[in-house]
Amino acid sequence: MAKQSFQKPKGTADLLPGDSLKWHYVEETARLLFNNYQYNEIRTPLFENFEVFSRSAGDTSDVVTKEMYDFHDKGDRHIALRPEGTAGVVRAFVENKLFAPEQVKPYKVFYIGPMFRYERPQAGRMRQFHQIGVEAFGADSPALDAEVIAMAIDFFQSLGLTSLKVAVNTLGDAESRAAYRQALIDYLEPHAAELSADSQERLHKNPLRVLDSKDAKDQAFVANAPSILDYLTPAAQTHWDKLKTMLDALGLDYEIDASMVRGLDYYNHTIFEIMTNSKALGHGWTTISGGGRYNGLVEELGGPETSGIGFGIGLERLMLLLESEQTPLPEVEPLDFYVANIGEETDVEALKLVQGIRSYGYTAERDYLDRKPKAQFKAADRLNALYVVTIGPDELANQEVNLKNMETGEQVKVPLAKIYTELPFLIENEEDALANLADDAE
RNA sequence: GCGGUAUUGGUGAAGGGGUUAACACACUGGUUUGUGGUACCAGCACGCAUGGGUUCGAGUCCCAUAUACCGCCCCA
Repeated sequence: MAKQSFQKPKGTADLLPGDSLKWHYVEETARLLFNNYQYNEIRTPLFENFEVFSRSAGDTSDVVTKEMYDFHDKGDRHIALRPEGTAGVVRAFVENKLFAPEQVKPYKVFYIGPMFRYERPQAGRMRQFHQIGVEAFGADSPALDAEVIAMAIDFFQSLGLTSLKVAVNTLGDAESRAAYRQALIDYLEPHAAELSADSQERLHKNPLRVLDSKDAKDQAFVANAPSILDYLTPAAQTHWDKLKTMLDALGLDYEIDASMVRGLDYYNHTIFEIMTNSKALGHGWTTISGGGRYNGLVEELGGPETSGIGFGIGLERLMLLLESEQTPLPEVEPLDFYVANIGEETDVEALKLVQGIRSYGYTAERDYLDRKPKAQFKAADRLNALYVVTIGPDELANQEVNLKNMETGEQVKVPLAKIYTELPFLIENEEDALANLADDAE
C-alpha cells in the first residue's frame, strides 16, 4: 500500500468535477458578458520578471514586500509568480506595441486565471487564487470608468447577486494626491503618538493607508481627517464630476467613500470596490471586486503615455458568495442512456451500443465491472439515467433490447437495429413509438 | 509574519489514560439464479494528521512538525 501520503501545499485547493462545473459556468458568464462589451480574452504568463510587479504595485506595497512568490531560476533570473493580473497585461500591452495607432482604442481585454500571494489562508483567501479581470487602455473618458463599473455590476447581477455595495472614490491625479498626502500628514502628525503602531508606521511611508485602519482609535481620527475630495485639481474634479453624472444617468446605486484606498500604488482618479457583507466571507464587508484607473502605469513599464483602467474579481470569494446566496448554479447533467449488459457475450454489443447512442449526441454510459443487473440499475439510478437499455444473452439471440424509461418505469422490447437507426425517433415520439412497438410485440 | 482553535473510516461523528475504537449515512454483497429509488440481513478503521516523549498501559497527557479554520496585518 501507499508508503507516503502527500498534502497539497498550504493555501491551495483541488477543484473537483462537481465544483469545476460551477466555475465553468461563472467563467462562461463572464466571457459572454465581457464580449458584449467588446472585451476579448488575453492570456499572459503566470510568472514575470520580478520587476514587472515591483515597479507597478509599488516597492512599499505589502504585495511586493511580503506576499510575492519570487525565486531565481536556473539562469539566475529574478522571477515572480503573478500576484495580480494588471501588471502582466500592461507589460504585454507594451511589449506587443498594442499602443500603436492602428489598434482600436480603447484596447479592451479580460483575463481569467490563477494568481499567487504568500499569505495566511482564510476563507476566500488562498495562496493560489483566481481572478477574472478586465483592462482597457487608451481612453481618458469618464464614460469608460462608468462603463467598467457598470460591467462589473452587470456581471454580478447576471449571476443572480443583488445585495452588493458599490463604493466609489477618486484619488485624483498626481498633483491632487501629493497635495492631499501632505494635508493628511499635517493633520495626523500632531496625533501621531495616539495612533496604533501600524498606523504610525504608515504615517510617512503611505499615509493614505491610515484611512484604511480597522483600529477603533485610528478610525476616530480618520473620521475627522481632511477629504481627498477637497484637494482635487480642476481637471481631476471635472473627471470625478462627470463620472458621478454618468453613474447617476445609468441609475447605478453607489456610495462615495472618500476614505477608500486601494492596496496597489498605481491607482489614480477613479477607484471602486464591490463588497458583500455575506457571512460566508467572514464578518463585516468583504471586497469581491476592486479596481480603478491607472494612468501612468503603461509609462512606468516602458510604454508611451497611455491611460488605463480595470478591475479584478476574486473567484474563490465569488463562488463562496454564490453558494451562500443560493443563486442558481448548474448541477451535473442527467445521463440519457445507461446500457445494462448481462453476461460476457454481450460485452461487445454493449460497447457498440454506447458508441452508437453517443453518435446521435446523447450521453451514454455502461457497466464495465461485470456487475449484476440490480447493481447496474442502481448505478443507472445514481447517474439519473433517463433510459436504460438492457441486453442479455436472450436479447442478443433475438436481436432485440429492453428499453426502459426510468421515470415511468415502463419497459418495451425494441429491435436491436432500431437503436442504431431510429433512436431519436424512438425518444422524441416516445409515447407513439413505444406504444406501436408494444403493439407489435403482442 | 503574530495570536487562538482544531485534526478519529469514503462522509458526519462518539470516545477526555486501562480488554476486540460507539452510532449514523454512504458503499459492497445477499434475501430477489436478469431490472433502480422501499424493507431486512451481512461486510466495511491491524488504527485515531505525522514524528518524538511520559506511562505498566495513550485517539485520550506533553513537545515538535504539517494542514485547516478564526482573528491581526493585508487583500481578491
